[in-house]
Amino acid sequence: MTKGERTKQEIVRNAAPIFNTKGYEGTSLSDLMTATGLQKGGIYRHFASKEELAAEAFDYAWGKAVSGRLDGVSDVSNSVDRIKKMIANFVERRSGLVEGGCPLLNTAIEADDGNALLRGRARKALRTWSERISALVKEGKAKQEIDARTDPRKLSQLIIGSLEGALMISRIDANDGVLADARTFLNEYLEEKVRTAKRNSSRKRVS
Amino acid sequence: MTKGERTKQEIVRNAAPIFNTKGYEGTSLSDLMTATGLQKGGIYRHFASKEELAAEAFDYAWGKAVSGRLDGVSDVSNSVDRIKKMIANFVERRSGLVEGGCPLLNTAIEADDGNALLRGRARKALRTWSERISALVKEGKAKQEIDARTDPRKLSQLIIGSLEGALMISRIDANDGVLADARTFLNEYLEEKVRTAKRNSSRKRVS
DNA sequence: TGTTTAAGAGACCGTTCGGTCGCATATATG
DNA sequence: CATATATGCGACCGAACGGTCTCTTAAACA
Repeated sequence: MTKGERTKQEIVRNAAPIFNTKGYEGTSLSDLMTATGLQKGGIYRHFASKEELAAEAFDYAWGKAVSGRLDGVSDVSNSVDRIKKMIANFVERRSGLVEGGCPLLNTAIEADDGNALLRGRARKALRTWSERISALVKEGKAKQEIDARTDPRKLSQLIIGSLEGALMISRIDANDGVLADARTFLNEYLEEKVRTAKRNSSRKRVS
Repeated sequence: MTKGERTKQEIVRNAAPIFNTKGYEGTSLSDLMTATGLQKGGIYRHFASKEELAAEAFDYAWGKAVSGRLDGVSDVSNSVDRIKKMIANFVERRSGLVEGGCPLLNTAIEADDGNALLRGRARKALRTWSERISALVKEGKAKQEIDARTDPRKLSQLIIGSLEGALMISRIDANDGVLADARTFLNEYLEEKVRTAKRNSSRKRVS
């Protein structure tokens, strides 16, 4: 790997927490110069614009978030337990994720009107995450660990929505309990409505 | 009401959708000049800073959001149905709310690090909303319409979190279904776990 | 090791930023 | 109606913004 490639990576690594904390608009070139220890020329040699750097920083931050949330998931055999593990990872978020909170939440809110490039990244991130959970659900259905009536898309959106919503609350309320409560609640839902029943299979389902 | 007071109100009315759409950092004085039809001097006569105006604009936008969500709620007698009505108002959000989506969501995400004034407003907004729902729950418990084991705080956070999370998804995915699904899901939860049972009262509850 | 190319510094650019202030005028008050 | 005060305009301010470009130096390569 050439020197330039290494530098570029370093810039992204150092810029990511700044963008994720202060937002795209709230981050200035001089912030980035401080964070990277480079002058403007050094940064702009590797990126065409602040926007392009922000997009790469988002990808980096999102990649870390996703890998943190999937950490250890494949070690669990049962599909429902896999989903529960993923939820636990999200809530405990111990794994080294980029400072500033969930990049998807941050970027989605700031970029939903304006900044098409970042909005596109956020949209794609949401889709891949949703599809990842959906894939878990489909596997579970195939293995008959998950009730056949479960809608993969709806379930994944319920999980993502509940977790991100709880995260938003915890961000202003400095309240960690709400994330733990969201987890408890989702786990209960998974046990009652998603996991294949041992004996009786005549339970009410979501529409 | 004096001319100046009227003007001040008009500035807030016109500034609110700009701040709510573009965010605090993303909104410039010249945006506000265009929106209000005034020059800088005309705006700064009534507000000490952009931040102060943003705070008042938030209060205005939040007030409209709250009144929209409570619209018609008191016409419903049963407490559970009141909560369901509030959820319906949120999801259908037909009532004239300020452009740019939920002010709480927008402001909470942008102001959670930095801008203490706006963060304070967002925190207070969340608390009052949460307490409003909690009050509904407590009333319901007193009237024995809501199961005695229901935790008002946890339920209100579940509702707020699910709705705001779904809203976030719908904002980038241009997908209205997710809000409708969140509503369906919350309604089901209210019927199964919150509403007082007609006859039997031995149901499993959340921790 | 000599030469070519890649990389970074930093002065510089025009623009826009949030904010100030003196002045003219509109409004309120006796 | 006269006067005092409240209101809005717009030129002006210094700072910071994102971005460019030339020049020197460091790395890569033969």
